[in-house]
Amino acid sequence: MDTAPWTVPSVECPSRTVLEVLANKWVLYVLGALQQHGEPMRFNQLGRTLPGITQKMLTQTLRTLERDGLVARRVYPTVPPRVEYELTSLGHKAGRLTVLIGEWALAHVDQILTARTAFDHRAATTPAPLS
Amino acid sequence: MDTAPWTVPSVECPSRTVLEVLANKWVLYVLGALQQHGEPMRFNQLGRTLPGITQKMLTQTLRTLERDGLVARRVYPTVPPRVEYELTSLGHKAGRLTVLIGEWALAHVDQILTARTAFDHRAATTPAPLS
DNA sequence: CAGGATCCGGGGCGATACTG
DNA sequence: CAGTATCGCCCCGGATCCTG
Repeated sequence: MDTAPWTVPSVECPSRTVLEVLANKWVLYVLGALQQHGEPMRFNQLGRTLPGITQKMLTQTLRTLERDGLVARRVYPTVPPRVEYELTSLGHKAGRLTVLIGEWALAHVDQILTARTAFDHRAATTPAPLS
Repeated sequence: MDTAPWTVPSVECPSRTVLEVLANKWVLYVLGALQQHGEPMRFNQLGRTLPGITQKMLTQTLRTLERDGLVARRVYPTVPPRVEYELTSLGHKAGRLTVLIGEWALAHVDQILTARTAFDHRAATTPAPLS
């Protein structure tokens, strides 16, 4: 916690682009799904696991994850084609973080939803500034 | 890790909107800055800490964080106005996660940048399909 | 089955100007 | 100092159609 100095890097610092990899909902979902499933997953299997994702976004997300070395893509030259995706060791470290995020979200859904409605109610009933 | 079942929720599930709060780079940066700084921060102080952020995005980010109950906004009716932002206990839990993300990013920048250039090089030198 | 290509609308986000 | 308001671009991401 205080062992590692965590300063927000300057705009040009490449570590930004790395951190911002995880600032993406589909990345979080894909990593979480792979992490939780434990073993390699196929393309459509992954798609079925992630309600609401389009195959464009799935492809795009998997590509960037592969490019960044978080996911390994394995192709079996069979017919029909079989492609499997699995987390690399680097991806597992990230995957564990996404699982933590998911758990945090699940643990506090109610609290946050309550906070939202309370905030919105407050905003909707603020006394007019001055009439 | 395996204690909490982490399944990707359906599209309508509100827990999605909660998880996706953290799928935002400025949210990660703001939470990280507040978490690391340890004590309440003022608006422009926060802005100076986050290179590249515009006050629009800073305001917007702080609003959503306040709305979700992750950040408490404290106004001192002085002139000039003084407004401080601090993490709630809920925000601290999220803040710790963002610090973990930041540490993960910093720890693997080199590895990821290397993976990227390697991937791009490979993509640029793929043998022509068939001439 | 695992994708590539394309069209397209909405909104994220930056820049600028103004205010209490 | 701590914002609000507005304009405008870009690009994210959804929908659809096509291929090896």
